[in-house]
Amino acid sequence: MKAQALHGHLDALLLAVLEQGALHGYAIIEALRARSGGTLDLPTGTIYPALRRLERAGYVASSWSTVNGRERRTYQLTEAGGRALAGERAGWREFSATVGRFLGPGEPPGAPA
Amino acid sequence: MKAQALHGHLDALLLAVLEQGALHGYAIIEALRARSGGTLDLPTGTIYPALRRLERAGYVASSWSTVNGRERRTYQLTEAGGRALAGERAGWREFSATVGRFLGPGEPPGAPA
DNA sequence: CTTCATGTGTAGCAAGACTACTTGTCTGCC
DNA sequence: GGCAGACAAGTAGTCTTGCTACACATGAAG
Repeated sequence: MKAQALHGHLDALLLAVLEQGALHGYAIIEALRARSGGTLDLPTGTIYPALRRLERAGYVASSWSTVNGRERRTYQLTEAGGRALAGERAGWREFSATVGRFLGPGEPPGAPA
Repeated sequence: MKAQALHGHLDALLLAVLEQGALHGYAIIEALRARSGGTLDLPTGTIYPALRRLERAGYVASSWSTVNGRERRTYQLTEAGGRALAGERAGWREFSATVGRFLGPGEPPGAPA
């Protein structure tokens, strides 16, 4: 899948992943890949700037910790982030319903109604 | 809904609308608005360039006709466009399934399964 | 010691949709 | 007749956002 299609939904995805617990950037990438069955394999150059956007917006907070001598920046969902996530969920539902109305919600071409 | 979220899916939408019959640009906008229940209200500056993209790609063909002294450019789905639409449908299904896995497919928070 | 996985990060590019504007006809109203 | 507003198409420039490619650092494995 071309991740380009994410456009505008990436933030929601990141918030959703962090909802289940704080993670550091690298782990977020792996979580996305795992939970999507390998479909979402996002490069670091996509994740880190996005995380910073979210932090600037106040939706996540980050804290440094040193693990095995390696600096890790762990991101955590804030309250505002939780509210934003709820909004994003609603937005996604509306969006997918709208587009689904045109492209078919899930019926593959060949499956009878 | 911010149509910005469409990013990358607009083409599929246009093809889907044209699948049901040839239309001119203005009518396409109205069709989108009508079928989406008013959610999709796209400006001409979004539609016309998109239509030209699709025409350059060979997915739609256009022909001029004069109706009531007004020039109308009617767009029609080509065979390649039909194939592209099928691909877009598949892509949309995968995309919405993937994102839905994170944001919830459609169940509003509160509605039991 | 070299290579690879882990881990974070930046700079510059490209795609796609938006805003704002332009042009022109036809219809309806005053 | 003149003016407003719907109809109809289109362009230019901007902005957001994700991508590619790169750089840097440590620990483990060979």
